[in-house]
Amino acid sequence: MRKVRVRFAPSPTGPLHMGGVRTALYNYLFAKKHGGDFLLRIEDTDQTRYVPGAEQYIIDALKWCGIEPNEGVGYGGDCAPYRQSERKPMYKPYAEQLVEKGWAYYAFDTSEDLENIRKQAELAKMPNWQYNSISRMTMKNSLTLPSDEVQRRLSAGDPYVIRFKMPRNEEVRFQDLIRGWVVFSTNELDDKVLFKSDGMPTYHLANVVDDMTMNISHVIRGEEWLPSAPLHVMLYKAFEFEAPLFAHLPLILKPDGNGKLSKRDGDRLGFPVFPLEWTDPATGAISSGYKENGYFPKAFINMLLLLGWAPGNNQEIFTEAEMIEAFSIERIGKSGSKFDPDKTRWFNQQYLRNTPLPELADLLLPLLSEKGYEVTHEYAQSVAQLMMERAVFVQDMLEGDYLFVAPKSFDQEAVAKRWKVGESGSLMKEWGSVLNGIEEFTVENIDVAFKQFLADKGLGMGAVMPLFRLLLTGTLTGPAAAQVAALIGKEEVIRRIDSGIAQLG
RNA sequence: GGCCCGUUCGUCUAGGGGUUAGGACAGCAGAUUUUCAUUCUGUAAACAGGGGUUCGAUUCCCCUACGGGCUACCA
Repeated sequence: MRKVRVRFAPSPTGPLHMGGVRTALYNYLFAKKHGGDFLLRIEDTDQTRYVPGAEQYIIDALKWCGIEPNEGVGYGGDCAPYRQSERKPMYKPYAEQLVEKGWAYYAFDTSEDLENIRKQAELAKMPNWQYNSISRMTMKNSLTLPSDEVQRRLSAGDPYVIRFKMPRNEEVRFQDLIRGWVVFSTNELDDKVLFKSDGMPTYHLANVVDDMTMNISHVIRGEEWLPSAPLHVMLYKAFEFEAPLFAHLPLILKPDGNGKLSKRDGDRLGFPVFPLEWTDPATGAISSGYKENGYFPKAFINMLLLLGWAPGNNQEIFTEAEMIEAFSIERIGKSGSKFDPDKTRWFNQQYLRNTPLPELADLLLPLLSEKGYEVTHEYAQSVAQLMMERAVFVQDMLEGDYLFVAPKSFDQEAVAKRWKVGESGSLMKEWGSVLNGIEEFTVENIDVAFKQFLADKGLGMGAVMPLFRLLLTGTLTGPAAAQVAALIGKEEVIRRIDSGIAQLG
């Protein structure tokens, strides 16, 4: 068996969306699992669709996800360059080689010619005109034109393309690693352009030439490529080169309705479709990213792993090592998967809970200074400990400001419901002096004092606790009041009680 | 339209000729919690339809329906 070498080969036509990330992930895991190579190749043969910044975005996004290539654009390697625009001179000889072997031919029909023919065919209720084994004999190409005419045009510099000469009445079959045998008849395939009149190869040629010269063993790519796989198989045959094994991944579908997940769905349904935030250089429109929304890259990747692949047991949370160990192409599903934003949140929650306190504190600190709160690392850890159970994202732990500053206002509804002017104030005043008498201001001691206080007053918890909480935090929800109190410290607690009473009466 | 691919709870999926068709997310209901959240327990929820093959089909085959992809000098 060939050494495993796989590639992720996006076009820099925009930001990489999560479907692309999943494709990259599966390639990466497959390579790691088999001790192979994972390369990043940039397929920028269409100059008209080039988007500035997209390539860097792809590299950055993969890096953030932790699925880094060990070869390719931005990483170097023996097969450099990895950007197809930089490999431009390589392709023409391959195309010409195919012409010499009789697998391809020059065609001089202009885009306008073809457009007209398609239009006419449509009018004649033949909606799907193809440049193929039949129609090519009526077109302007090196098969129909006298050879001196072809030579004349070529040396005169007339624009031309090179088309693949798809044979007639043949069956192309190949074994897809996910779908099993897939069969196409060459009669349904057209004479695809391999080499464009602008001197660039098309995707098909460049892709095959690069996969050959980079010694790619397995092509793992999206299902949208399945229809062109037979052409690629034919190209390998024409080049007399061992074709890689193919695996065509099912698509990621939009959560509602039908169709594949698109850029617009994110804005429409309120979740990111891109790993990183992206600003469209042409329009300035911003598309949100998982990173900026507060997702852990590992949670994002873990979610993607399970979107179309299942381990066979019920494991859902995977470390990278476990992913690599468990992954196999055979266990990739055949049908498209609807993306589920809720489940994605759930993954993040799981990862948040599994993050050690010091790390959470590290993440919290910058968010805090953004809000103008400078606290110690130790304090941030305590905040994390108190809040992590009720958070999905790191930023959720900062929802209330009351762990850092006295409440500026009080929940009006809560006040109306719980606070009795005069009565509540004097009760809290008494409770305040009890608290003031506590030597070691710990959760346990506060609890003990509180129970004693209730007993002395002959009151139930519900009559006192909400008032205390209200003065402390301004709301009636959140972690246990005693825990908040212990965290912010006795002096601050007393201060808040006093100022709260002063405000509420 | 043509070609190709697909179809198990609402969603992601496990399973596979004889199963109480399993798990997770979301939902619902209880319990715990001073509150919210968490947690726990429980509950509802699926083999697209029709033909075969077979003692038996959700599982294998065919057809239909539905869904998706492709159908450019785009990738």
